[in-house]
Amino acid sequence: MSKFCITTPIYYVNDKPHVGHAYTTIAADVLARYHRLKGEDVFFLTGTDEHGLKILQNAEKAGQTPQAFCDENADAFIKLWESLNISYDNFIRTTDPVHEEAVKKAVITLNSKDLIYVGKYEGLYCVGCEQYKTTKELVDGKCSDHQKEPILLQEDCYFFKLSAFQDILLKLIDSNELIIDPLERRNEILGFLKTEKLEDISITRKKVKWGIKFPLDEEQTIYVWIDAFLNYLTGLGWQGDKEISKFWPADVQLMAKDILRVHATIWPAMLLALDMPLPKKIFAHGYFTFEGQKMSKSLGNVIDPIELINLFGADASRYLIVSACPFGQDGDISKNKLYDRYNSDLANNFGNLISRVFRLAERVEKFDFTPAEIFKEFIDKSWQDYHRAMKALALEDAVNIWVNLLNYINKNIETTKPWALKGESFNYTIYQLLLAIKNAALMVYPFMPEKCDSILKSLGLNLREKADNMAIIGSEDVKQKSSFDLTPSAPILRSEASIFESSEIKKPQSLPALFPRV
RNA sequence: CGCGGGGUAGAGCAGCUGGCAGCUCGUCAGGCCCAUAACCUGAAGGUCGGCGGUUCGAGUCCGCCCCCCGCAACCA
Repeated sequence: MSKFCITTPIYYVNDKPHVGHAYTTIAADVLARYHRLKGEDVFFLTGTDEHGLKILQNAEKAGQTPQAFCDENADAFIKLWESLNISYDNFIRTTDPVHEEAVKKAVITLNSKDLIYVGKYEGLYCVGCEQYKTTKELVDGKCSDHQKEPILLQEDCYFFKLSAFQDILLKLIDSNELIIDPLERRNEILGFLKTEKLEDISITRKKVKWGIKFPLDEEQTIYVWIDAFLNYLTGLGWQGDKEISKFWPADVQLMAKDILRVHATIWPAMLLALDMPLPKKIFAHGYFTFEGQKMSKSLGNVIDPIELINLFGADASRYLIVSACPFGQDGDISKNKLYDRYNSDLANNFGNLISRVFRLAERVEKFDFTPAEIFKEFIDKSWQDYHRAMKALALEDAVNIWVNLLNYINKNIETTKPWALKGESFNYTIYQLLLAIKNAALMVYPFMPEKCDSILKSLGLNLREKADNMAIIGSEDVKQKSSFDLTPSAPILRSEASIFESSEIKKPQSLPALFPRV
């Protein structure tokens, strides 16, 4: 059985989850669910990054121990993922003792390869904040919180020889042994590696007490890089030695574009240093603006995913966020756009389609199995296009293909006018429509699992119980198309059968409006 | 000359390897009556940022220019 491993970054528990976190995670979930439907052995990893000065400071501010602070904030992520039906297989936290031990072992391994050395970290230090500032954080050369110029400060710390990996990284990315997607981001990384010199990075901090103790020097804690990146291995059960999960290397590592560069340099360099395989693909998606403006806390226009769920429900929120723009590019969200899209795609098109067909189906007297004929060609083509889109991570294309299928079905209803038919031809037509709806529901299931589940249930297919590792929608390779037999007792994979011939459905139970207009 | 992305109908966007300019929403006119005032059909509306070039033919390739937006390493 082929496997599929997908990761999101681990999110910094410094703050509440916002729509950006939700975007990455929903996209990962859509892909995980899609691959499960295809019958692959899937592992979907997400989690939280919990060390560092900011956590310590905020915990103090809140009058909590750092661990209690992390527990509370990690819980906010877990809760949000629950309410969005995120089907992760593991939620890794960097304060997990197993993770910490593995990270320490990794440091020792790196040291044994002579890739760590003592040096001086130099930076602009704000005495008021008690921390180093980047030039970007400064306003007119001053700390924005304290209105004071930071002082140049040095401290001893340990470095990782990242510079040693420049040529090999360039070669691996250039040859697509390490795929970076989308193309424009890949170009950016290649340009960077060709023109700039990769510098060694400091991997410890002396002043930061909330972190994993650096095994070579107990005075120091491990800084974010080694700690956070290794979650991708420890989250799969790695304990710091040679043995590694069957799921590694990851097939796709998703992230927002802001952290692509470090994922395309520091992270693969670490893997190379540890003699571990590199991820197959690193994919960076874009940023959202809200009504044309950059989302930021100071502008107060950050979208709270919980608010979104309250407005549209979990399924529709997932759908709306993921289909807001081409995956990989920046996009803009606005309340109006969300309402528009919800009403046109989900209420008027999908929801209404189900209502009208299910109502007609109530009149069916005899419900015999008939193979799909009317829609076969179009549905077949749609699945092919859909698989191609999903493979390319073009989530918005997959959604568009689905919408086109809905349009096609709606048009067909106008021309066949089933409400005017009687007897056999009526029964037959409705059966065909239900079959088409079943395909549509399966197609969009990865995006909207809850609603689709209820649609499929009412058509006699209990997907939930076997949604894991069930070859239900076949492969993008037409020759290997799997069974489409959705009856509860169906065998897992019947590669010979056409997805339509073996398909069978029950007369639907009527449903309340799935997507009421808003 | 730092790197990258973008400028296409009233609004928001698609348009890989060049071949009669598309989608969603909105507007207008019709149809249908199974359905969530929904669905279907048709119409109006664009000199595809500007200038030049390659080509039988260019949003689509090349050059220059203008404007917008990200990134520019310790921000996860």
